[in-house]
Amino acid sequence: MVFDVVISTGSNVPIYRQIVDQVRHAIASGDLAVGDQLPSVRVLAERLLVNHNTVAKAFNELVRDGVLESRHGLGAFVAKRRNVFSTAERRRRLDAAITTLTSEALLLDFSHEELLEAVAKKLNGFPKEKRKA
Amino acid sequence: MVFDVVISTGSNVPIYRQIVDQVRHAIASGDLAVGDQLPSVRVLAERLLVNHNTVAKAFNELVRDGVLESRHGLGAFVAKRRNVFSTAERRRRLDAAITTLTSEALLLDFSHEELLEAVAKKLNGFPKEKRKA
Amino acid sequence: MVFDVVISTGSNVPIYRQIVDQVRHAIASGDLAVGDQLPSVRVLAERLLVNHNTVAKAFNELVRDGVLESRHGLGAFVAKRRNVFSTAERRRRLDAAITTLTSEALLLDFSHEELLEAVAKKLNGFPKEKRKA
Amino acid sequence: MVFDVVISTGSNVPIYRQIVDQVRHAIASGDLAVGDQLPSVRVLAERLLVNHNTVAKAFNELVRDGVLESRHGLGAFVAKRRNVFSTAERRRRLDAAITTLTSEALLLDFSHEELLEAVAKKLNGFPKEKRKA
DNA sequence: GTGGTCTAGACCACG
DNA sequence: GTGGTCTAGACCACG
Repeated sequence: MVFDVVISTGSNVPIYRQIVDQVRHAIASGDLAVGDQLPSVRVLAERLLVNHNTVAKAFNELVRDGVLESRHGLGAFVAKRRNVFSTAERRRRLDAAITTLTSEALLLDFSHEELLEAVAKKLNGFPKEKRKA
Repeated sequence: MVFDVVISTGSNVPIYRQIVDQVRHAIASGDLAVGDQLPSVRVLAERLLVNHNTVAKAFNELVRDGVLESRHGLGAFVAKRRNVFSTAERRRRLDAAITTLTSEALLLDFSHEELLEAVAKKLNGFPKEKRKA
Repeated sequence: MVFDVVISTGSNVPIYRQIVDQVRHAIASGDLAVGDQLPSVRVLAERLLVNHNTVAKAFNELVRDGVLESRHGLGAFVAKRRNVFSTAERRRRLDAAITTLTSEALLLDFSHEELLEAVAKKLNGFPKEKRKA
Repeated sequence: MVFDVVISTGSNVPIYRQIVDQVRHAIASGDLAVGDQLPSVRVLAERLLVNHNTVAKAFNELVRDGVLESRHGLGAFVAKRRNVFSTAERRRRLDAAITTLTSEALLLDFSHEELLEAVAKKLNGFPKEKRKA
């Protein structure tokens, strides 16, 4: 099983957000493919030593964003990719995410070049995107 | 005075955080030099139309992190530069932030090129870092 | 105050969903305008005799859908209208909502004509939409 | 046999609910007449590739609501038509459902005309109701 | 005082 | 066994 979630309780990033981020990463990187089943809410909660509601909150957000599909009584699955957001909203979200990153990077004293290089390097670890209409 | 803070209330980023970030930026970019005096908490609060507790919270964090020095009865001044994080820790934090961004971008269906371009564009809006570490 | 929420505990519709629906209705009908402040999560929870988490869940969904904006320490406000979803997603959501309605209506033994008439009549109670690009 | 059930597993609507709805539709539209026999739970379950408990649950609800009659050792049959809800109650339920739909549609930025058209189009996909009440 | 997160634990709906 | 909802109650972050 390539899919693995690691929680850092010391972090100021909420647990449910860490879960969301890691599921998204697993999908973006190809570790989880369309149709793959995720561990059940209760099972993952037990594994991470967190409350099941916290996992449920994370899964819920992923379902609402069209990343996962949950089938009652069966579990949660990686959803078929679809375009949920408008072009403007996608831009808005990308911009917000970039702002978060650049602030962090500059506060950590990385130069523009170092940051760009690190992003490019990270992207090489991901499969090239096949864009859909 | 080159030092200028701009607050966005619509943002998800807490106001005090925005102030902290911008002071650090001003120092990193050289707009504020070691020994420079900052506006007082009250003055800055008035200028930004925010609660003075919010400004105080930002200044407190900056003093705690050794970025500013508060001299009793005189105000706050830019402190001599220190390095807070180890190289490894800086790398680790940068990597986590980049992972979150790239996953988000790819799930939003942006290509590698579009993402890099958007990051570069965002960086152009910031002052070039003059490293002193 | 035109804004009023009424909860039916006997219903099979979850409480948080009833809250979501009624806030959306209040906005769509013009009872709540852009920038209006909503009752606080705790206050509304007390008024409705439900747990504050239930109200928070409803508000959260509304924020995620771009209907409300919450400002930390201040409260929740009706957000400026923006196009969050792609055309395909809007269609998907409309279709799902219509399917729900038509099933209900036909099971209740209303004819096609009666249903269309009732929808048209309801729309007359709403302000005519000013479409934005 | 005109009676046919189609299940959509991707839908949010529970499978048992889909079965219930479609049986009621078949009766309302005249595809199934009073006294007609339905396929057995096991047979229908096999045909739909669903758990037989799911079909049983649907049939149970239909029997409970007086839509079907179960004759021991023989199977399930379409019962003589009864009216379950008062006119006022039917109106109340329809109105609630319409309010939810119209709010959703308007917040999704559909015009009155687009909504009415979409509802009409959806209805055309259904058999015309032959009222017997 | 405001919203955000989390836990512990319960009960329901579905298959 | 699976996810969904809800409560009671706690503690934190923000202004």
